[in-house]
Amino acid sequence: MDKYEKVIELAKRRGFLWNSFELYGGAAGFYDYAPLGSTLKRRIEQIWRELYVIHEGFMEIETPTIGIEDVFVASGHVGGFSDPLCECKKCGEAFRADHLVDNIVEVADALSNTELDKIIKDNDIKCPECGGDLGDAYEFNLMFQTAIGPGGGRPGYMRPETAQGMFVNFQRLLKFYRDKLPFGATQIGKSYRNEISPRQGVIRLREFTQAEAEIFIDPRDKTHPNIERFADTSLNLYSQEGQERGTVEQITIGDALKQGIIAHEFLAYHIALTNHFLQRVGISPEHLRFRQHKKDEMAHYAIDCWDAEIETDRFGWIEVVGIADRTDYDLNAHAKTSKTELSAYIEYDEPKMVTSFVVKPNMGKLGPAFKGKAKAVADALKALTQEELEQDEITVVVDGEEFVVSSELVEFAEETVKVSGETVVPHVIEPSFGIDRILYCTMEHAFNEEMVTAQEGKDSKKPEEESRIVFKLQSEVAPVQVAVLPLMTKSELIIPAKDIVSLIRDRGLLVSYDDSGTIGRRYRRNDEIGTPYSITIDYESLDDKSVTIRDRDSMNQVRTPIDGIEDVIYSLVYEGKEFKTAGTPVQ
RNA sequence: GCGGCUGUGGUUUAGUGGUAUGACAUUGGCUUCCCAAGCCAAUUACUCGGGUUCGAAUCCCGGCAGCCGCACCA
Repeated sequence: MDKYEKVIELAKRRGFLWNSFELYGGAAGFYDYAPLGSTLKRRIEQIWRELYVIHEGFMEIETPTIGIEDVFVASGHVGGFSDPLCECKKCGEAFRADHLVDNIVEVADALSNTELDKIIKDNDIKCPECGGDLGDAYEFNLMFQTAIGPGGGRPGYMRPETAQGMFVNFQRLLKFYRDKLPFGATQIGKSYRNEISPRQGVIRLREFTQAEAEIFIDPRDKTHPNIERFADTSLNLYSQEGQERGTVEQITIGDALKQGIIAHEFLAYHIALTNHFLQRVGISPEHLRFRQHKKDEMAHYAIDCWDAEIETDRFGWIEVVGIADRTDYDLNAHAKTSKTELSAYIEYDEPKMVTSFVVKPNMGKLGPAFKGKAKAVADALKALTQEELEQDEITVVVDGEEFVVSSELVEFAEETVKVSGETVVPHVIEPSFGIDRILYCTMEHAFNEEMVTAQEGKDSKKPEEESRIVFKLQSEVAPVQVAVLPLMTKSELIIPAKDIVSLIRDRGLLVSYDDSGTIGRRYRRNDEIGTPYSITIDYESLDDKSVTIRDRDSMNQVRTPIDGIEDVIYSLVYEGKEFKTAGTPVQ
């Protein structure tokens, strides 16, 4: 059993992750979040919200998971998120149809399926594997398609990313933020991709959760006001050059900027913030690196793009976050498809005096003179230089036809006007998180199997060493933050134990109660689900109103008064209180 | 999607053409019980469908799922 199997086995057994639709045989690419997994996921999302929504101020929105066709035509997903496949009739192997005709036509990826079929037929292309006949090309789009409304309705798609929901709301968001750049919006939600062959558990799903921020910034100013916060943060950077050399270097954000490894401050800030988030949810820094996209893998519109990658036992380095400067690509694409200007007006600090040469054709006279051609003539006049306009008779060519315009019909002058700002299409910085993958990685990094010396029991059959499975989840993300355990199943201990449960529950902590089995067994049960602290009520508690708190990782115990125990636990979980200060040590 | 391997309680495992072994876990009870102790009892399984057969969990075919390889991976 490798670590992946152990983690998945534990996740299944203890109620973190279950295969979806198991009752009916299951379906690949879908996972259910079981009670503890669902809670763990919420905890991770909540930390993300704290950092991005509350601290950075990128308000969260929620948009439909189904999108209409126009949105994905504009985003390029309808055309570009699919591949033409064609299968061999003999051996069944599937090939990219456009790749098969690559060396016959110049731009194979622009061809329709019928055109591809024709070329394959005309050139007698056979299966590269077995030489068999090839079937017709068909489109395999990674988006799930559906119909909106009855009777076929209009085409709709399950969104393949949450990002488009922010882009299409750009104008509304801009107004919401009172026309000021930069601003950002976030969304945590489900996205859907009809993966051809999902495997690797929760690493590649057909329905998955993304947490995305779209930050709209002034394209001329990519500095970040708080970059100093992370200047000394040291990261494992796997840059384009580093990948060529095969070396990852540890370098501070400040130095990476100075050396021009990261394109600009804004991107650098978000790389560092991503690092901060991942470590806070429990990713170990030595298994975390930031890999820069190589020039040929980067989308053509992106300036710079970095993936946060986490090292896993079975799958090696996997991408969990993408942080990209997407420039004005998305807004331009939606502007073009929707025929709506998507831009922001930026006022200058000081108005500028701008001198320009202005041509004013007199339409009142041009109209009667040139009738239907008047507008084209006027446009041609505007394109002329001062010198050309200074002639008595000006000649312009429209649609190959020459027109002579009297100088009386056009005025021109150099004008100086006050310009107080300009219109820009903002650039977008996009950190995009794959929550499911991050959750898996926190589980894998938290998973520990330690050998502990078995206690001398009354029965010597026990081996001297036994393994203890401990989920060393960060206390902040643990789905159960504290367990309350009466030492024995006796009502005199159960009653005060349940009082402590309500006390802690009222403090807003995730607490479980367990009186089944021996105390040691219950400790181990809680170790396995990652409960950081256990409170035990014993007979002494009845006399001195105190309990023991046991620390999951060290197995040490302290004795603490029941009065105020909820605040002690809260500090341990959320405020980094040191365990040994939580009470007087036992033994 | 193609090829290979695999599929037995919650987990893990033994096994055979005549409905199944064990372990751990779980539940209840007993035991003043602080790191999976012990004792008693209980619950839970042959991935699904079709075929061959008197009889299939076992043999054959197909589906589904898992793993590995290929292809795919905005």
